[in-house]
Amino acid sequence: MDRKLLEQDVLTVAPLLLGWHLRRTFADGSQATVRIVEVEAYRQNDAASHSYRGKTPRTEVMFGPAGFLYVYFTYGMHYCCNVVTGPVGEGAAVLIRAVEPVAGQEILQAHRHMAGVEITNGPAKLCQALTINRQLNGHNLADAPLELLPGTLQPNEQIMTSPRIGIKQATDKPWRFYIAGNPYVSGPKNPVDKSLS
DNA sequence: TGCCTGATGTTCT
DNA sequence: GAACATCAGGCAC
Repeated sequence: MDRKLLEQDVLTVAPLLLGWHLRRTFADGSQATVRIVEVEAYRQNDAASHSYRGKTPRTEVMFGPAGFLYVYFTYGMHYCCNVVTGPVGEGAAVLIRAVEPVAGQEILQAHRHMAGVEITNGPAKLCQALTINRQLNGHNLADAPLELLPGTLQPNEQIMTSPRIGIKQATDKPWRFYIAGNPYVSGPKNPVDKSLS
């Protein structure tokens, strides 16, 4: 994992993370690897961001060094995970919205009690599949049991942007990034989507 | 097929 | 006390 890369502005880092891998080592030693296909950027001066109102016990991790995991609990039943970006003291992070299984797919299916794209095509779904919970909040993504590994896009893959999903604030900002055409991408592929290229 | 709503608990005002 | 970066089941069409 290249921490210097992640210390850049969150809007620079978010599209870069598409195509990267997450390798999860479970308690029994088994492993699963997934590929990031959809993210959203959240920065401090952004009304939709948890860090907008400054540092709190919950958001403390977002203000820490880049390359750490920020896990939060929402709607009473779901976890979502973010990769902290930017310099120390700045509350910015990239929300991982969807991933594509690369290895250990049967483990992910077992965790989700189902098969198909539904196992990881949403922020809370992928957390359930990878068993990401509050215990991993503040985890260093350079180390097991959850590692962030650099990856690349295929030559035929294109990055698209759109407004973010599921928020009530700052909905005008096109800070959602995803790989066009990937079946694991969640949410609408609507006409406001724009190609980055 | 697509919309609507209930479940559920942490966080902040 | 209300809002909340969600999901999945149920129901109407």
